[in-house]
Amino acid sequence: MPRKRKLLAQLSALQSNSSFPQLDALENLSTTTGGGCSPKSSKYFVTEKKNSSQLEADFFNQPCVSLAKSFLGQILVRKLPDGRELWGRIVETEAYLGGEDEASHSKGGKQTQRNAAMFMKPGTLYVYQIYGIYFCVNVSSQGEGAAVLLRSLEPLQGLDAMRELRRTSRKAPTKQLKDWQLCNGPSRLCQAFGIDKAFDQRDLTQDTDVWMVPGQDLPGEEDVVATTRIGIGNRGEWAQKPLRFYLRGNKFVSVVDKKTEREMAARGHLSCS
DNA sequence: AGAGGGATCTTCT
DNA sequence: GAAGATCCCTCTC
Repeated sequence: MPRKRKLLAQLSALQSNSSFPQLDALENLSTTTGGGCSPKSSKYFVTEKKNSSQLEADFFNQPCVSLAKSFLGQILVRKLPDGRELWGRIVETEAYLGGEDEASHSKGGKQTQRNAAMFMKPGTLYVYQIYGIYFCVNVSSQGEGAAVLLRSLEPLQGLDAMRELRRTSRKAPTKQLKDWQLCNGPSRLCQAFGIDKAFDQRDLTQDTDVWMVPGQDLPGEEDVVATTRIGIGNRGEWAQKPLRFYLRGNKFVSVVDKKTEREMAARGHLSCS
């Protein structure tokens, strides 16, 4: 039974010449919006994307935990096929160390076809499919097999396109998504930014479809909550380590840990109880 | 507001 | 064969 379904799926994938629903959504988006009154501009108006500052190789070349924290407040930029730019401020990340980290895809130092990007130069994207339907995006850091998972973004620009990309991937007609629902989760931000397997192993310092820009207001140490990672099970010491980082009080974070925040406040004398 | 289950398929054992 | 760095919908309190 499942076998038959699988065959059918493969067949339909061949026929439609695309196995990624998100790409279909993207194409629909870029062809249906914009009306048709504007000329195809991309070919003749090649814009300089590097006029503004961009995060370079030396930024990504830092230890995993350090990079995971340094990402907070920085901006992810995605240029859609139609030229529109999506901007999102990184507000939540997770560090996945190599070898020793039992929760990492690179545990035991094992390199496979899937996780190869984790072993590539810092700043390389590692995109994998999860549960057969969703994608998650990581950025390779310094350290063998280490990478940082991007968990949540605060949408800054291109919110209409994000909403459209998020909406087209659901079944029932739902109410319009609120701003905070666009990118609060690793697979949601991939949907909103049109990031799929085609972005695996791309270089953030070289690619013309995706890159990072330094944020204006970067958080201080006291603004960063360090707590446990999400979705890796309860077994083992590695599940308990504080390797998830998010901006305290930011409403675009996917999972808030109030207990840890209270403890932080008590330690730092930031509460007046 | 929180709990529970279904979707869906690639990857590695 | 089984698991999986998730999301969404539905049901119940």
